[in-house]
Amino acid sequence: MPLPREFYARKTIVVAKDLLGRVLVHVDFGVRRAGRIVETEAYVGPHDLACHASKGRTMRTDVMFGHGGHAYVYLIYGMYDCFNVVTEREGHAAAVLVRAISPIENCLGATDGPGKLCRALRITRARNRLDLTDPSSPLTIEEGTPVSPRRVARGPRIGVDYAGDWAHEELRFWIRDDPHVSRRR
DNA sequence: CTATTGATGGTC
DNA sequence: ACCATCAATAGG
Repeated sequence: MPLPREFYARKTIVVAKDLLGRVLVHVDFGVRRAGRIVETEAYVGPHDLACHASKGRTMRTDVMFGHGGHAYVYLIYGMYDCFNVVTEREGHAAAVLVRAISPIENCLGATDGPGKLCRALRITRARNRLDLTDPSSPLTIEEGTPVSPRRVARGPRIGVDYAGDWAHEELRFWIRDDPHVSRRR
């Protein structure tokens, strides 16, 4: 069963940590593809200069302003999709970027990066706005095995140097020593 | 090992 | 013009 709405309707940092060890599942034309989440980043709200919602409510960011538990999938650099889960309550625009998974089922190629994991699970913008808590959804997150807090490492987010002071905030979380994390530290 | 660059297209 | 990436390349 997918994780329930209440899982996502919490503080974004809490959700980002709690997503580690959970299982991202994509049913792609009847083929089940899945991986265990090993790295995430929190984008905590419109006041966070690295968060897309800081640009305001637009066609692209609209889904982030809705309630938690929906998919936010966008195209970056013209060739890669990035998968996020919307967090918190209606009106609080925030999300968690899933940056890496360890392959479980039918993954195509490498999974150690946000663009790579979408390619491996075949997640595209066609999945934007899907409800991750709906058992009939092709895109869900299953309970998996939560990670003990002592196994969780944290550091600055990747690729957000433009975000001023927010670039230094330690809002990236990963499972310590996991070989599928996108960068070591 | 680090640093740099090109690919590629939606967004605003 | 910018960009929450990646792969290939050049250099030490």
